[in-house]
Amino acid sequence: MASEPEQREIILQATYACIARWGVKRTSLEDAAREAGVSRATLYRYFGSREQLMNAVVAWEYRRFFERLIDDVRDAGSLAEVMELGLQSARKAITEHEVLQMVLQTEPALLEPTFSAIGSTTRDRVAQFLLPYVLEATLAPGRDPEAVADYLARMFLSYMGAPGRWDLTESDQVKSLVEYELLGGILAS
Amino acid sequence: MASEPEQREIILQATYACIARWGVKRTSLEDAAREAGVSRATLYRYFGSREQLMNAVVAWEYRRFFERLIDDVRDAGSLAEVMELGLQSARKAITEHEVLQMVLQTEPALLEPTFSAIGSTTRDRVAQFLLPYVLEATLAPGRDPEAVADYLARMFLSYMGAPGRWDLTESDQVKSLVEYELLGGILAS
Amino acid sequence: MASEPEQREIILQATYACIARWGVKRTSLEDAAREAGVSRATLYRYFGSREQLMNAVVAWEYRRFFERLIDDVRDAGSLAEVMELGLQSARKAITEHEVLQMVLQTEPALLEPTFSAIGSTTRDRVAQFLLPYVLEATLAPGRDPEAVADYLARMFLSYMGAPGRWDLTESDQVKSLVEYELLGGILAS
Amino acid sequence: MASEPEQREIILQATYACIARWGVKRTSLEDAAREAGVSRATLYRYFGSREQLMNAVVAWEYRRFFERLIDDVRDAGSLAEVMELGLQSARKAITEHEVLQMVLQTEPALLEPTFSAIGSTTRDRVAQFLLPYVLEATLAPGRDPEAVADYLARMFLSYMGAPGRWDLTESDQVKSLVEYELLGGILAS
DNA sequence: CACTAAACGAGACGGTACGTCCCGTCTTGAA
DNA sequence: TTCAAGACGGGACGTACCGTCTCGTTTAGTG
Repeated sequence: MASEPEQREIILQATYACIARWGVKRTSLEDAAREAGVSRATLYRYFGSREQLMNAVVAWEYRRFFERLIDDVRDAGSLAEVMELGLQSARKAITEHEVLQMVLQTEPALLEPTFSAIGSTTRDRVAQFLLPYVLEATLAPGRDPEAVADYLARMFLSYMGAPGRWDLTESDQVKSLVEYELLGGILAS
Repeated sequence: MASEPEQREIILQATYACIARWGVKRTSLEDAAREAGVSRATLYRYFGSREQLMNAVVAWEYRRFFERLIDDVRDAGSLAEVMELGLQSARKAITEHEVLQMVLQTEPALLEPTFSAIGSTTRDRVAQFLLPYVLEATLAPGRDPEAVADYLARMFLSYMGAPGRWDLTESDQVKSLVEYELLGGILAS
Repeated sequence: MASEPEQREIILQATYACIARWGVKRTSLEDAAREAGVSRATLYRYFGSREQLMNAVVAWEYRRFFERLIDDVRDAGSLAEVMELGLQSARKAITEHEVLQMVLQTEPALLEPTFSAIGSTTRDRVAQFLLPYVLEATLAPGRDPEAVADYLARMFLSYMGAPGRWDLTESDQVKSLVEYELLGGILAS
Repeated sequence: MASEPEQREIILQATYACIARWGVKRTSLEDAAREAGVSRATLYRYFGSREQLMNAVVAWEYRRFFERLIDDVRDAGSLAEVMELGLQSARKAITEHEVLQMVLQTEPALLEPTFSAIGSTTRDRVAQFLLPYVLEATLAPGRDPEAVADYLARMFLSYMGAPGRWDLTESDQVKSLVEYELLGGILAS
């Protein structure tokens, strides 16, 4: 028998797999329970309701997404490098991410709070993460580091979610985007 | 008896009212039909399914939102003015909007695709709307008008959804935000 | 589509069949619904709850039992004959009755209120039914017809449910039982 | 810690108390266990299943009922006196008996096998108990003692369960009932 | 007095069924 | 013909228990 936290993990993974296959609305608790090798009652014992389970899955995946993202930019030595590595990594994750692909097609609503700027917490966290790099960089005169971090966070999330005309799998394009569009006018020339 | 397009309108309004009161998930077709003074079967004749009805309501409200927004910036004479009026109007609409308030509290997910940059169509439309103003403005040398419009659309949507440190009900702050943060470095000095 | 009263009948019959096969406790609403070719929701629409359905089935079968019983004693010309025919018919019905057999083995409790004297209504009804025959008979002096009818009802139900030493399939024994044990001392000699 | 037989007793009493309060169906093993100050597992260790526990409670109460009944007729000196004391005692017990009252209202089915004549064992036991008194009495000519005992047992159970027009709390009425209705024609005049 | 074995409390779990809600389909009858 | 009214099948949700099982603890009884 798995320990309690492991059980939670197992259920989250299983539910996540179901969502990846069938979308959120089409995933019944019966499905998730079967996938987890667990009874439906246990889902309720751990998560209380369908909605809370789904929220937990999203929160869990959200956390994993950013943990991997942070991991991928660990080696960055400069603000520009953080932005470049981050955009590439995030975009790649989104593109390859089976669940995100499925969810974005069938129910974009559910996962977007994560990446959109409406829920300001994510933007704040990104800005906080960027702040040390901003402080280390040489800003153009009159630039407030916190404002810059906030601005960069907004841009990061915007391009991460929807690159638009840019192909973020191409290092050159990422470099150009970051250098000219995002940091242009921010760093001291 | 109302004509067919009127019937659609009545149903959309009624459903919208229900959503405002109880949120999307807690609004049953029974509720919407009762509110519209219409039988449940009629909802199906007009919209096919619950999901399509909800989508129609969102699309309808989305359209109304941007129609009012465009109306509010009609008198703008410059790019800066468009951005300022637009941000103020949009933010005010969101703040005062009963449905948006309710929905953002209970199910932020559903209405966000509308305003977030992920669904790129909205950003594209905003960019297209801004383009003439951009072309009319005197850009800093080397700036591509389309890229600028895209950039401004991203920023517009980002700040509209989450102003962050700015209070967009204050004209001065909006002016500062637009002048220094959004257009700074873009317009020819 | 069956009319409403027919639907009730169909459901009652189906549930009755399930009870005959598996007993009351082991008959789920799912079973009954399937047997009736009806959805589980419809059971609730007609009967409200499992308990009410079961009660309805018992009441329905109870009614049928006594209707047949009354039918079988239609030709009786005297009090003695009513008792004889009734005891034989009732006992035969109980013996052959598939549901009663099953239920009496697995859950005697449920059907006994019907036949036991505790729920006095049944006894009263039997007594009322017997009263005309009693009035027509020549009672021993000092006998109150109503008291006699009540007494005979008690005995009828007692022997019907548990003949004890008597074999009620044998006309001779029934005759003896009625003549000597039940009516002895009651009719004028 | 209570000894094993005491534990059984405690559990039976506790379950009995729950049944008295809430009826059989509405008494969960959780309730009974809590009332007994015992864990649910212990109920299973002692009784195996819910059904067996309930049966045990009924059997236990059944036994207590008749033990008290026999005790109450200990001083009877004649057949008539046995019947009189017995009917009064039994009726009083049933009337005052909290559990019986509750159960008879909510689930008459469960306790009736005990008192009805269908389960012939009870009738047999009563008849066996009455037999010595019958043998001691002076029967009308041609009366078989065993048949008389059986007949009296039937009547006893019938009136005990449902007195009908008689008020068994009145000694006079009991006397009349026994003398004229039950023993009339049986004893030698 | 320490030690072991049985009894017990606590509670997680799978499973079954209940009662409810609501969707999407269909029929009927009235305007 | 269109629509309101509403019955129906189907499916899922959330809840309640049951019966099983496994821990850890307490209590007896024994060496």
